[in-house]
Amino acid sequence: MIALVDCNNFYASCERLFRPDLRHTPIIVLSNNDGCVVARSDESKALGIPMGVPFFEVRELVGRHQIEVFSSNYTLYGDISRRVMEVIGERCPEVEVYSIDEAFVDFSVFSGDIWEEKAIELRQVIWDKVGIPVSVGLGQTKTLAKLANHLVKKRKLPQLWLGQGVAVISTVQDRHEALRTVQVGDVWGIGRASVGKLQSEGIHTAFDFIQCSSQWIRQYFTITGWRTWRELQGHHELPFNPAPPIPQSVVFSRSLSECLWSSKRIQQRVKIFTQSFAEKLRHKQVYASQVSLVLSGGYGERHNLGKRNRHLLVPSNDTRILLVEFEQMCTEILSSNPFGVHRVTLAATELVSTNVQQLSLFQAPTNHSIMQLLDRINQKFGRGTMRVGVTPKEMKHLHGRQRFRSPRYTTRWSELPVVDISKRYSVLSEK
DNA sequence: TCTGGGGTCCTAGGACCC
DNA sequence: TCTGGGGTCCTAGGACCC
Repeated sequence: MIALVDCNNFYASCERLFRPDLRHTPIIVLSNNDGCVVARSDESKALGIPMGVPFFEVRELVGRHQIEVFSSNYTLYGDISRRVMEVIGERCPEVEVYSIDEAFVDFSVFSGDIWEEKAIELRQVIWDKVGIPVSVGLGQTKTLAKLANHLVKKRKLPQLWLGQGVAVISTVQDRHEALRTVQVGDVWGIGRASVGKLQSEGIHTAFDFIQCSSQWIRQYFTITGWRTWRELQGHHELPFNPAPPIPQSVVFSRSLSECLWSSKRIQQRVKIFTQSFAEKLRHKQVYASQVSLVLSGGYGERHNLGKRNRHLLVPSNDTRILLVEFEQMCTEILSSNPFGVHRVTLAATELVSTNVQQLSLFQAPTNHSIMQLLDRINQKFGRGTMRVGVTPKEMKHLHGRQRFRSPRYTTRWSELPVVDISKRYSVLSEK
């Protein structure tokens, strides 16, 4: 049995954590540069704010309903996520953190008669200790656990609920009923492209989907579609992976708030981004063997694009080494075909763990203590306190537009919330 | 005026090898 | 008239996810 613990409207809930006055106020959270809506509270959903819509398109609606707007505050969300996962980990031995707001939990470590009790308790304790509301879905496979969670969130099939926020699909009858209730496009792993294909064949619900033959599924979908089909029938096809291997790639990508034409300014941005990118590699404890830079201009299909790759003889995450590589790549791209740059993407592939480093025969090992020191200083005194080759003013460009960012309540001493207890105190002292 | 950022896996087709 | 058979590796693009 697998449980999926999923935080409800995670970013919006994080913003509410330190603003209890907003508990019933509609909230939206915006993407980088305050571009799109990436999270909505229930109230905002009810007001008809779609997911992923450009902010300017709903600005009028936001004003009319006095929706509270936040720029994304990943420092805060990352820390709250860590707390949620920690609480789950304290109570369940096998946890696979799937995303910032979701975790799969192996419930087969508990005996069958306490699954329900455990799920309800888990939900309650996350609320008590962290203050984030979650939904828990239980099923025999990851895909069924997802499905159960979906039922809770969409308020469908209350007969499968156990208290608010927990649903269990355990018997065959439960499963069939759940599959009949859910549209095939709402199944985890079946996206927009497949829905059209399925509907033209008269397949609308998840139950219709599992009625198809194995051959037919294999013929019209890739192996991933077939696995979903199997999972919905209770066969494990997606392994439970509590300790995920090192990632395949690490990407750092930013849209610029304005289109840049000057080579000097583009180089500057690349320099700034390289430092954050290298920091990200170190944080993930990997060295890159291959790095690439993509500069793109404009939106839509017909935008210019320049790409360069570099293979590193000795895999690295050292800012100084990466700066040289990215500066060279940037110069090459810009010299071949200059165009207005609207987006910069840095990527690393062929990653190796920092636990092992393959050295070149003729090169001395890198001195890591300097980078460690750099990271410690920047962590303590704020990002960009110590930099390579750019001024503090330039470094500020990094975050683009963030007009509505909340304080980093839990990770910056200077932004700790202040609680005024003077009134309470005076009452006590009078007594 | 204004449109995010970060991932995974799979497949087809080309280049190349013996 | 008639032109093999079996591989590997790489890349781009599609599909999907949060």
